[in-house]
Amino acid sequence: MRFSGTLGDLNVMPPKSGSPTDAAERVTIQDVAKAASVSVSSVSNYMNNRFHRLGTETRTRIATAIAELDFRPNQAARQLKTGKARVIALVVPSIVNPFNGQMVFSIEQAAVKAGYRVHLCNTMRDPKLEKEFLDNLAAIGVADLITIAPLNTRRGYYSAWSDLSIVAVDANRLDLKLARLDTVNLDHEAAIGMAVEHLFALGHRRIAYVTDPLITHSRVMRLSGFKKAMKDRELDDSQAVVLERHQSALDIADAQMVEVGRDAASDVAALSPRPTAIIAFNDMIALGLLATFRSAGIAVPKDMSIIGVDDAWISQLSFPALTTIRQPIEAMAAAAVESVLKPSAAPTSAGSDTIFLPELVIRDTCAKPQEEVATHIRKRRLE
Amino acid sequence: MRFSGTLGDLNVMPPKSGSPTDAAERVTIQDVAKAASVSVSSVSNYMNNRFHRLGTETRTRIATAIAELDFRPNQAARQLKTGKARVIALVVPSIVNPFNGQMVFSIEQAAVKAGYRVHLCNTMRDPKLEKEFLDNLAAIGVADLITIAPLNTRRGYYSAWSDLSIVAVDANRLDLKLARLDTVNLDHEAAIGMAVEHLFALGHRRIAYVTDPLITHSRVMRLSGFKKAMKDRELDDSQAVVLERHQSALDIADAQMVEVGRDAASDVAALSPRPTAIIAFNDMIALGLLATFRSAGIAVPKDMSIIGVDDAWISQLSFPALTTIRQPIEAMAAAAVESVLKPSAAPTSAGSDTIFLPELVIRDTCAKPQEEVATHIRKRRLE
DNA sequence: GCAATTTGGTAAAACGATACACTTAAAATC
DNA sequence: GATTTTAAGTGTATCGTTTTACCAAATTGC
Repeated sequence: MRFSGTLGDLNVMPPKSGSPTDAAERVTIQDVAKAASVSVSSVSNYMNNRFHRLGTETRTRIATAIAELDFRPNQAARQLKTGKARVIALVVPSIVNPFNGQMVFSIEQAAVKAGYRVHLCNTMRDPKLEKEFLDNLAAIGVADLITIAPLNTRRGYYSAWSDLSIVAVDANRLDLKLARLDTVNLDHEAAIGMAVEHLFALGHRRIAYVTDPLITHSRVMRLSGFKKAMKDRELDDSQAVVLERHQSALDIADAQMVEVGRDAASDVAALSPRPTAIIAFNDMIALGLLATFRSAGIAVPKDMSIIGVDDAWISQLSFPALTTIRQPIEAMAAAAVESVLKPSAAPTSAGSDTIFLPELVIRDTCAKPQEEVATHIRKRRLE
Repeated sequence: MRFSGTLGDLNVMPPKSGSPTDAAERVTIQDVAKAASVSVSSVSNYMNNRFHRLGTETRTRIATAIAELDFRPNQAARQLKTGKARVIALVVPSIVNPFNGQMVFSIEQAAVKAGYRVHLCNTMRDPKLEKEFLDNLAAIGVADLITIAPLNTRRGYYSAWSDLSIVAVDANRLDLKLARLDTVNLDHEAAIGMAVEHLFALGHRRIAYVTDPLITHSRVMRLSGFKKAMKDRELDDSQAVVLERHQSALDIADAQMVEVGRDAASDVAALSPRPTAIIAFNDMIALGLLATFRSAGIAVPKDMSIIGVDDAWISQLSFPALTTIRQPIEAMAAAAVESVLKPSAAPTSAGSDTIFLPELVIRDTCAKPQEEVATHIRKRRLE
């Protein structure tokens, strides 16, 4: 199934066993000090922006020496001394989930801007993998952790790493029960509220909600947001379908999310009276519903309106393109990075919660409910 | 647009200003040595599997001491001494591209298995970002680099980092012109060959090929594979559509790939005589084509068959589900990691090329060409 | 039984930065 | 003018490993 071959004759450079970039002599702070005729300490001060300890003359001398030698401080040495690495640990169930992928991407961009690098860990929600990763953080001097969508059953889980500065995206401090924790979240209830309002304005009255098991903060809050928004409009909120955890829940692709949608489709179609619209916990489930309805001959949006949450890039891709509620991913990523890097405030404080407002993105999967259904409902409401 | 609030009263743990996990005293190799009543050297030898230097007795003593103290060697110190970090640098245009996402995911998994961690860099194909990342690698002691789908115009680009062990996935050594380089590739020509054969066997004779600009090895090889496979069957290979680079080529989402497909759809529909089937460079483009055809009323697969390449998880999601050529992502990721970590062979060798065979995944976007078209073509061939 | 080797083990010098404790000269204060 | 303060800069111990060189005892060869 696989060939491996060594094509020795493709060597495009002459052998030159000599020394082109040979030993690649690393230039150290000592070399710089010598070149600038100053002490190592001064160079160190320069490197750490302690300019008040330096005269303008030495300062420029050091600057030119650094530039000439292309000096880059050895991070291992620096780290050994200071105990801190400029690295953010990033724990995520799986970047293959497109929303997580975008979030990780944006966090990496934000981290680089702040002069940090990112250590990635796809946990697949496997506690062993995650624990191992976290346990090794101290050994490599990492002090900052961002975790995305941790299980909400993890009470006190992160307490074991209390020396880390932790920020959780899509999580609730009460769930995690951690002494110090910052969180970054979408206003999930508002998000679903917007979805309900959009459908309501279109004329829908029988609205279902589909979610996979309530294992994260967002799942809990979106469901409760659904119930609130329905009650506010005096609508029946009983058509909330919470699915069993799918077999392949730990599969690589989060394609299982789509499976969830597939499974849900029949459940939803069986609801009586049949809803005219569905709100999905996220775009993946919405897409799964969409695909299944279409292959079952249920037209979207004519027979059924569908709306998702996230506005993962993938949702533009379906036909019809998915109407959804957008999370401001970049802003949330930036907030998470900023939050994890900011010097910890008063140690008495429990941390901050940053909440972002969602945005309705209207595409093509929502329409007015069909005549008959609409009149049917109108009749029922009049009775 | 955003609220931030400090909920100081949510502190769920008693203040306890004392010392719970307080100073978190890091346990060092010295502590272990003391506890086991042996020298530091012996512990070091133990940690580095140099068991031939140890008696069974000391060996167990050290083992228990390590377990008891939960000793984890300080990687910074180790690195400072050895100059090497157990980290693989991973350069990728963007993990948001689902295929890249899966590849990065699998590489991370393989790296962890080998005791390595992954430093991620989404370059967005921005040379500045990439250069900066690579330049800093030495400073953090990283010696191993995996780069995914680098531009094939980058002759000699990586020579500046000749002290790295470099593996390129989806790249050609001749393109990169690097002294020492291992590559991991799909057999791209075979992949397209399989696609052509599948369509040919279904009865298609007018087959188009759609690709975005030929900026990577795979893009070049798949196109050439298309031409070869068509010529082998004495078919017209002129219907290869190479699109201009799309405006948003550097967009976050690689959603532009879908745009490419969208743009291509009209070009393809305008081809005369109109092809009965299209092979897309990858699944993203195929999905773009699919979505566009369907909204234009061209039925897939009745009026037009479509086949992609990659079998990114996303391709199961479309309706109809996409027929495609699968890349064995996990195996390729494992090969890349193995390759980058293996002790470099004879320095005279130019490296190895590992090539993987693709696999046809039949779903629902390919069918026999329509009667009329089929007869029409049959007639033409008989003339 | 004595030299040569093997086995099991140790002491101490690095690795490259940081940070603490100092020094010295100039400036400011009284 | 004597004393204190500030500015600018340096020497060196230190972080926690690895590694080299070295040593003693046990084993082997002849």
